[in-house]
Amino acid sequence: MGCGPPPPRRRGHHRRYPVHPNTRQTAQWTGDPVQRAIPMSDATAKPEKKAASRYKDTLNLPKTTFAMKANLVQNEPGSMKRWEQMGLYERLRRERSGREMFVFHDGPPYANGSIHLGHVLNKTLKDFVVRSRSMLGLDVPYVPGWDCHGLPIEHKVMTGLVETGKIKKLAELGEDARKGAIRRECKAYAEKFVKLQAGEMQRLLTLADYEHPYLTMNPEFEGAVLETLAGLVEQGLVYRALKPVHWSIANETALAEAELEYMDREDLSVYVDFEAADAEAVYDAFDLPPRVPEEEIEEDHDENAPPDAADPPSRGAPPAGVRPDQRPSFMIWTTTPWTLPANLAIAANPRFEYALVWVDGNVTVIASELVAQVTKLAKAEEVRVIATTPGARLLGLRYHHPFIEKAPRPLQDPEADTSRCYTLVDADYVTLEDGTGLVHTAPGHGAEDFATGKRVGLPVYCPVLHDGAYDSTVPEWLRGMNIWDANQKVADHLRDSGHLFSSHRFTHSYPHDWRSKTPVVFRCTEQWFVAVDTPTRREGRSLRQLALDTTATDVEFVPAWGRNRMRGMLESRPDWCISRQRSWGLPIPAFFLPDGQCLMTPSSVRAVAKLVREQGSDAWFRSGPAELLKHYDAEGDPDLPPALKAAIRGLTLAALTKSPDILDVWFESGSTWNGCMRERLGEAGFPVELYLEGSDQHRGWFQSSLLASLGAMGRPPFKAILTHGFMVDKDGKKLSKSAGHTVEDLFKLFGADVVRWWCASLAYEQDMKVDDEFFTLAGESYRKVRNTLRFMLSNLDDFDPEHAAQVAPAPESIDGWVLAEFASLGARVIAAFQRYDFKAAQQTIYDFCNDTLSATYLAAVKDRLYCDKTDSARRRRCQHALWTLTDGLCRLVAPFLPHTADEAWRALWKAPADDTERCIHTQTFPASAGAALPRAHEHWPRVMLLRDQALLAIEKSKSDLGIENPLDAGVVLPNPYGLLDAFDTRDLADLLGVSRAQFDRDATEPRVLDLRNQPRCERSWKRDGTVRERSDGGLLSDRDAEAVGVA
RNA sequence: GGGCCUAUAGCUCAGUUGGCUAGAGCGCGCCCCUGAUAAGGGCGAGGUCACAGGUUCGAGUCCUGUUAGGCCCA
Repeated sequence: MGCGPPPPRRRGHHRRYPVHPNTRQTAQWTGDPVQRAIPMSDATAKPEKKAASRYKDTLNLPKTTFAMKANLVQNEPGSMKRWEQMGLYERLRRERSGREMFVFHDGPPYANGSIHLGHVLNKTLKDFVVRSRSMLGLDVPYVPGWDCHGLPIEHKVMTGLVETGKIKKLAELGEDARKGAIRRECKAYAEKFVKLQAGEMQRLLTLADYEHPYLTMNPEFEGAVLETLAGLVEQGLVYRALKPVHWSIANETALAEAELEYMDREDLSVYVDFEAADAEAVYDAFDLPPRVPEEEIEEDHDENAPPDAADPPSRGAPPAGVRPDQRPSFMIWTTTPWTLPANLAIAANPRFEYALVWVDGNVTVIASELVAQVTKLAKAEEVRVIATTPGARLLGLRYHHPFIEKAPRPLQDPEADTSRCYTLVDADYVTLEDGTGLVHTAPGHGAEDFATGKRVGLPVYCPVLHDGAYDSTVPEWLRGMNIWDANQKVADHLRDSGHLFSSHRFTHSYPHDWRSKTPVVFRCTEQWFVAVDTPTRREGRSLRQLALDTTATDVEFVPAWGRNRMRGMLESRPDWCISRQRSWGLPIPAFFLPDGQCLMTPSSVRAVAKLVREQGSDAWFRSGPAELLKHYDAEGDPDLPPALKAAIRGLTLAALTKSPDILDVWFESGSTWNGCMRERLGEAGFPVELYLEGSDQHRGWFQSSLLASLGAMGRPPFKAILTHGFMVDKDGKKLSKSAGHTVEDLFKLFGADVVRWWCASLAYEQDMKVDDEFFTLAGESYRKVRNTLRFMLSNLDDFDPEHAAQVAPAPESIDGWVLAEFASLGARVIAAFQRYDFKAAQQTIYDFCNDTLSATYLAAVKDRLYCDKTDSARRRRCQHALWTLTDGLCRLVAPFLPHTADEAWRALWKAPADDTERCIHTQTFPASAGAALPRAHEHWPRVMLLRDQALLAIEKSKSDLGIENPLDAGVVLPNPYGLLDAFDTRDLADLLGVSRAQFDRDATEPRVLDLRNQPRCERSWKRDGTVRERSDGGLLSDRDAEAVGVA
């Protein structure tokens, strides 16, 4: 102790020896004469801060216009404006014209409301695709689109019309005029939101042809959709059939789910016994032993009689296990007795247990679990379960309808096959919550019933007309009666005939028409379908088969499980119902003859499509059939059946009736490959390289597009499908609509580049957690990259790449190392972009900025950048590397950070604010990635490993030696066999942040040397062994003396 | 209820075809720098890989089930 005064300490903890006794040996800087020449007291004392500033003006300190604070919210609009002024999208198209194309296609969002976080993610991912493929030098035309037709808009508009009272005026108009007026409102509404959303998407800094978007309500698009439909008609895939829909009797219209309001309603709840057709078959199903004929009993009663046979079952319940002698029934429950005339089956759940029950003299079948509940409700007195059996045993049993003898046939289909009517069928939707476990099934009056009917082969029987009255196929006492009146009538009839087990009035929630507030019914109506199991005329495979075949092999799925998911859905999907009973959409261009025959052939559809291209679909509501079919030549239509041709020949076209239906909007969006891509790019636009949407579109857009394209073209419209998951909150729960910020807020709080940077960090194939905090974190990570760029830019202020001599850095130099690292980075980032792995690309870039640059390279070269003579060769070589890094980094982050990348790149080139030439987005990824990679010395990995060890040793020396500042240390590095002889120890010292490094062939691990007893350069603060007093009186190292120009 | 998917440090995520003493960033703790400064750097602590079985010499990784969550259906 006591060798000189202790150096000043800023913190009051224990001070050790300047040179620890135990490490005295390692602290020797052998062969350095300066060591003992300088008094210890001077060397170990902390230099005066102010004294150091004597040379500050002689340093090359960082300087740049690229601000540390991004101010994205203020500055991004400036970039947008500049890109607009330079016509960036158009310019890219011009410059890339003739290059290989990447045909990418935008799935249309719905033109309603502001964009939300889901849109942000979707549009940002798409923009990453557009910009990264563009940076790969490809021609990437990209047309944004909007889904403009459809119910949500019409619903909003109608609500508005009701609120303003305009609806009354409209009601006075004729059908076509009324629809025309509604459509005008809808169009204005859609236009408004297209504009709003387009603005928001542009604010997100996405690059697309916003000047020429595709809108599904544009006439050319509409024409193309009808042409797609014509293609399906041509393949024989479009047919008309019955389907149950929610029907408003008051307004005589079909309603969508969104147009229903659930309100309480009082109804009659009835429990009805349907007699079994074959009593013995029922008892067999319950494994009751056959009744022994009476004669046999007399002859042989001792052996064959059941144990309880002595107790005659004629009155009261039969004993358990004994076959009753009356006919059993199946008990059903319904709250809509008016649908009973349309009953065609009873559904049972094969997995439930059913009981044969004796109830006050009758024998009936009820699900075991519900016996008590049902009989109690009816106040039954005597209840006894005779036997039970699994539901599966009941399937196929037949019954008699309580008031219809022969299964009816629908008016529209007098030839219907009724052979499967009035039997028990299986249905897994049968529950034990209400009723009897046996479900009254009327395929014409319920969605599930309809599906069951389809499955088991029942006719679609709906004896209710559009005005809510029964048609002529029901029993006479019901004909023409309004169904609401029929409820009581049917119940009375059942009571009179002894089929009514019980009934009571009760209140339940029931769907009502949102406008008339009247209860709706399920009613089968004629709809248009695309058949998925009908062979196409082109090649004989059905759409389902084609879709399954093509998704098995021809389409790539990202992530891969999308394939399974989509194929699973294709396997089970029903025929596609493509008609809707609305105003706001594309008409289904069918015409009806007075006798009910329907005209819709490929060429009639194409004729209407041509007219729609000329006049828009409004023409359908404005013009008569003759005008609409003016491009149609019935005589020359090879697909028109002769009978139809003959019929048309006998009439004027004006005698036809227009179909009132419009197309499902999914058919329109399912035709964007035609309406947008083929329309704009011709055959080059088909098939599309990639469709990219949320994973819900496996059932939606991906599937509608696939089926439409397979039908019309025989090929899928896409080569690959990329799906992303959904946003959930930070606990992984579904995101509620009210929670979190609006997109507008995000732009205001964080700026688009930060929001995009966050998107880039997401594992999009899964569900993604969102929280305000995550944007803040993304902002911090963004700042890291920004600051890295800023530091490099600030050291390039005096560098002119066009006049600096180009010298390739030596492989063993630190510049050689970093450029090789950068080349490897570029290759990895580009590969990640190519496989749409944005997260990996972002992570790789971020780590590079953090580790390779900020912590390693930039920390190491700071000294030479600041202290070397401004135009020294070493400094210029370093600046060359910095230029390459800055330029390249700008390019690599350009897809993620359009604003920041451009801002930095323009700063690199010192582009004036009004310059509209210089723009990173017209550039490509760094060439070094594709070209021959610069090679670093093969022993760099060994050096970096040594660095890690050395840093640990330096850390350890803080406690062992009391060395706080690494510049007070030197390091001895092991150099076995002289492997590292080629390396410059000054580079290595800089890499370690120490004043000096030297090799030792015999060392096995890095050793730290205490240099605090050596003089410190007043300019560079290094103790490099060359520091001495110079002619100006300052203590300077050789390098610094030269830089300052003193001897 | 069915199909597809997810579950790894406090948080966000890596962990290739089973072979690791399970990694990174952020955050946290200690420290350095004050010539990137509303910046930069070093070191460190922190995990029974959702749970329970199974296959294997060996499982975060494969299989089965359970729990929690998401999308699409019913």
